[in-house]
Amino acid sequence: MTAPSGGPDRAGGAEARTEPAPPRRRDAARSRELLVQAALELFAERGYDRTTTREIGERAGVDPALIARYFGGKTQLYLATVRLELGNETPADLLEEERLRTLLVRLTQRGPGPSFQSAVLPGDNTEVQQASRSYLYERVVDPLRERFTAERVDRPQLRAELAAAAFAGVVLARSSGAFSELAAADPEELLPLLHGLLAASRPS
Amino acid sequence: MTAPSGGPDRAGGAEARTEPAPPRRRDAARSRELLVQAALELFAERGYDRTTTREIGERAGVDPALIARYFGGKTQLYLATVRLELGNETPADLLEEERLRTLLVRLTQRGPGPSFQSAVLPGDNTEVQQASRSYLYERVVDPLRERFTAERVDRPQLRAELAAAAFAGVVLARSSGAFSELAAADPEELLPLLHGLLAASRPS
DNA sequence: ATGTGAAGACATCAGCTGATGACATCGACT
DNA sequence: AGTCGATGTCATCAGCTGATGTCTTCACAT
Repeated sequence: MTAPSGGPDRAGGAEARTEPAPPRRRDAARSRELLVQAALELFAERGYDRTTTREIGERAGVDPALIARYFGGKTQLYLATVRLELGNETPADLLEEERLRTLLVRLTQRGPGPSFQSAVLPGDNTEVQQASRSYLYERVVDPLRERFTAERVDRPQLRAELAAAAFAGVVLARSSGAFSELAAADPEELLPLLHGLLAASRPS
Repeated sequence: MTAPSGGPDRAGGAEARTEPAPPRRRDAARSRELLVQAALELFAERGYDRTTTREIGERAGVDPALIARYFGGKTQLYLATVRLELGNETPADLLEEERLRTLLVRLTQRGPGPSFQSAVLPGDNTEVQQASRSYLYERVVDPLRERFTAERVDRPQLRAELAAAAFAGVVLARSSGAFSELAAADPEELLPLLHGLLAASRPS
């Protein structure tokens, strides 16, 4: 975990895929990947601002200077992580309980990314925030709005934003350490409560 | 607003109280007050971390060095603002619509303080976080928990924290610029929706 | 084996932030 | 008027952060 330079990293075995070269000691692609992975974790834990390039480099076992070399800077590295996550999953509709569960569990394991933090933080309107917010819309707000529109609820956009904001608050609060019981609650226990709360974003 | 040294500041009139001294050009008490006021505004707008002592000094028209002199540092200045807010109002029970309205309107005018941000964001300054969280508990969580307890709802603490987190998310989101309709919505328009949402934190 | 370009390590820079100490200036009191 | 503490101003420090440039080291092709 700390020093990839010393030990053999070939534990994975030899899968003969498009890339036959296994564990080169100098491998830009691997370094890039390690950086993105470390950045993904750290950004999720602490958010964008509070994560330093040196931390990212340390966790990745890669020199922080390579962030600038390979991505252009911290900003672009973050954008790379967002693009990575965007491809990952289908947008979740928070009101469908199964998808809410998936999302909740996932956000419990790793922290909520900067996307959720950007929902709540005052904006310099940087590139980072715009990307985070696009991600949030695509992932949370838009599916909700579509559901509300289909259900012929009035003010679907406002209701979707309201529910998304509430959800962001809960998810962020869980990892902030401010609320003890909320943080300690098991996702399965929290799920019905949270689902009930979010469901109230449409008229009964 | 910028240069208190130039103009006469005696607008208040001469109330003969314990302190007869009217508008001294050098007045530590006044400087302290200006600093606290500026800090209150800036912390509410941008949060603790993103506010610099130089900004505070600039807005207050006071040299930033006096922050250290009069308060000990940025941290203690923040604590002073929290103490100021704590004395202000009676704790609000979010489920009582009139109090929710009051709180919502107030948080709409000035931004949400760092108390709400700390509820939701991880922070590094422990003193600041603890003060913020105490404030939040006293102001939002505890009244809700007491209501739930009185209503014999199960898991009152968890439900109170859940509602508080959701409320914090919505309030913060409104001033973050991430959600257009949510930010643009009039408090009176938002009130029933938000009230309905929060009311769902207890079982129907 | 060996030359060459890629990959990485390291030192360092510039900007910002909070804090501090030295100095200047005011104003109340004698 | 003169003194001295209180108040305000300024320059500056130390720490952190992102970024950059240079030098070394390796892997591959020849």
